[in-house]
Amino acid sequence: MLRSEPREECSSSNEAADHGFVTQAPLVKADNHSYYSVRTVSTLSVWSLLVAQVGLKDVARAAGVSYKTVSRVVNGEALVSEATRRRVEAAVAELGYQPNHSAQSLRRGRTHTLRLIMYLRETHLRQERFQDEVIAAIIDRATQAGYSVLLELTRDDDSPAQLARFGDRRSDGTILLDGRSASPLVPTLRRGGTPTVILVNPDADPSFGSIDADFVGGARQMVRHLIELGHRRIAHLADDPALHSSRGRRQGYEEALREAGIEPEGDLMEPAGYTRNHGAAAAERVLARRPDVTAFFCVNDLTALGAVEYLRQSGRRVSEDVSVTGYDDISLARYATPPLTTLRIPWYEMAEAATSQVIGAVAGDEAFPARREFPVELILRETTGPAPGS
Amino acid sequence: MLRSEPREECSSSNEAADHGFVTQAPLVKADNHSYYSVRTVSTLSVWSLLVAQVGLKDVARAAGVSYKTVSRVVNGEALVSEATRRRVEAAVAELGYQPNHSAQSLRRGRTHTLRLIMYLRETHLRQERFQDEVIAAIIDRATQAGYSVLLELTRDDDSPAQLARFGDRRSDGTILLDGRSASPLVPTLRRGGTPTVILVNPDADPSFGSIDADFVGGARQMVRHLIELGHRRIAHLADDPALHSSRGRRQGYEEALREAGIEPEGDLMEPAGYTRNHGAAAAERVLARRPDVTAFFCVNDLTALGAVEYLRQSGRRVSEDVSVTGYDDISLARYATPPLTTLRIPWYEMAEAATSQVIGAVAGDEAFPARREFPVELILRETTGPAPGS
DNA sequence: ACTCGACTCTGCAACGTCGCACATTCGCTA
DNA sequence: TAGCGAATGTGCGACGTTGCAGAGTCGAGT
Repeated sequence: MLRSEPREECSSSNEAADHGFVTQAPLVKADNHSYYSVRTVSTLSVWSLLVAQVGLKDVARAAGVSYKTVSRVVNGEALVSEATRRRVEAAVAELGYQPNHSAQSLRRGRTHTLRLIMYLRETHLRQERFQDEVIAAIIDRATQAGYSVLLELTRDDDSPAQLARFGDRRSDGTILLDGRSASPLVPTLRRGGTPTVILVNPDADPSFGSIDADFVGGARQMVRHLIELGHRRIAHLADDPALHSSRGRRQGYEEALREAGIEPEGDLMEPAGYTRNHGAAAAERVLARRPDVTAFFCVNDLTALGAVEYLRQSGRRVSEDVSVTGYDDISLARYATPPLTTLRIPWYEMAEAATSQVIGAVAGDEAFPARREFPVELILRETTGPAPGS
Repeated sequence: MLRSEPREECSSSNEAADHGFVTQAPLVKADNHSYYSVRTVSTLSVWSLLVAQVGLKDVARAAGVSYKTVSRVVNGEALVSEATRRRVEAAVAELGYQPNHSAQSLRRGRTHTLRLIMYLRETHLRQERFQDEVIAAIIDRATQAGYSVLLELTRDDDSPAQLARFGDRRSDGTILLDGRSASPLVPTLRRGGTPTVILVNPDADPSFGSIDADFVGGARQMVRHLIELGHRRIAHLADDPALHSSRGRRQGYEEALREAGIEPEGDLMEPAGYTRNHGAAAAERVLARRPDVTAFFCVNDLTALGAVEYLRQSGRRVSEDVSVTGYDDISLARYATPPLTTLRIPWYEMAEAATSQVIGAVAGDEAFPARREFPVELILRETTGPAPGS
């Protein structure tokens, strides 16, 4: 079924002819191997080499001015007569001149590029959907400010060489999405010397800007909500405590309980993980030792959905018998049956703020590094209900 | 009726960004704890300028050799004595030298960067989740080959200037994910002169490599499946016919019907769109004029889920009374109730193949541009069943 | 002792751009 | 008409890197 049909030839030489430089030697990079013949015989083998880079000099020659004048025109500087400017602009358009980004960066010491580094626990992005929003926000904000975005992924098994790469000067600044409390990227980026803002990991490094969500407050809100519904024995399905956000959720959980005069119990807190299966298995373990539990406060939506799954399989009614809450408001949460009560984290806005902060820092903003925390929103759906018999 | 979540926009974020740590009005009645704005004092204001770039020359001075020798060591060239090499390496480590990417690119004429341009119909990435897989595949493959990835988004309202930017020489090659049959990026990229591979849009340009999925064959399989279940009046909820993939699905639908001796009927084909709401509304329109329909072949999973929702609300049983099929196998499809019968498109593999092709082309592979088509896999779940009374 | 080649290493030039100092032209005032 | 400043254009150099040509050193073969 997989068919592969090689295709040949195309018309790029025609196009070159349109611009009139096909026979002019100087424009073709002739190093010492001649591409002249290649060009005429032209299979497309050396495709990318055939279209020579048009430089300021070429435009200057075409317009009959010095190349510095062309530079002035393209950079919109003053001190060029209207007539000259028009002539130059015509030549630019005709030759399709585009400034060479590498040369500009080299000369100016700025790359006009931002780097987004995302830490992934999984091979794919699949599990942690909020990252879509983060990516979109950063690109939107960066584009708007004239920056490009370099996207990099990092995983636990990255080699030291790979890590070192993140510290290079390819970008003017970095947005790091990495909740690990001891991220190996931190020293690299600190050393790299370009401004960095870290998302949801405020303690990573004091020299980084930080954008965080109020995980503690969110958890507190949610657990209070459960308590108001009459729940007293609320289990917490937790994720890796090495993540700042996990610790925050746990803290908020305990705070809300204490606030209501309930002492947190160790055997109600269960390390789960972050997938559906993790959630289902953890719910099973908790219920095995504490059948009196009436609510599950889960560290994220997937574990919550897993818990829901286990509860239904084991013959319990979700919301009537046992309440379940998630965290993150991934799109699945809304469309699950029953729709999941959860907490929304304003990822888009947070990522946008992070980007703005980096851009500000590059421009020399005095306020860098700053730290901001965003509120988290309670989303009530149908997996929570009054505690049985209350 | 589709339940739509109230989702207040956090529009204050720009303002907040400008002023630093503005405490935002809580999105919900959050507990009113101050969102603290700890701010490290900024001696670090001109942060990015403080750490000077360490160059070959600096390393050379430290190691007592010429800078060319350092270059040799860094690039792992031969003809350097073991003693010198060690001395240089020590100096490199001590000074934290990192090659200047701009200078390398300028000199070598290669940026070692690939560009992924994604066309979006929505502001966010949210609706079209397969893009996660595409991004991950491209980054994985690119990283493995020593390339970085520049991620760009394009929308229908991009300005000509923005479009022109995509043709610059910042990257050695481009992967374009844009199903529009007349994408404005095509001329730009063709002119740009770097190798380009386009995903799921094989007719865009003959000079581009192409990776496609067998949309026709997938649709044919699915409709055959429905026919085998006894369905005869099968509606098609379609998306924008300007998209290559939409045309393919439609074609496969018609082919499978004709194959079975069923003449496609115009009023069974309904332009829907690509969201849940679109799907629900379209299903309603079709059933209003053709209550005899027993199956919906939907252009994608979201419209299918919308159709399911409408059918259930209107008192019909999905699978027993009416069958519904999706296309794409997004993660929602698996966890919906009932789980959706759909077609899986191997996005990861396709994106990986596209990346390999671009990388090959940059390296001068003779086989560029090539065209490949990937098969699509039928995923049977629980929204399809025998036609009523068959 | 001399040549020769292999092995090390050096220095210059150039990639495309932009900052700077300067050259030329022009219109206007003294 | 000379003088003078503004308007306009030129050319050099440097950013950090790599390709190239070649210089120096050393040991082995004549």
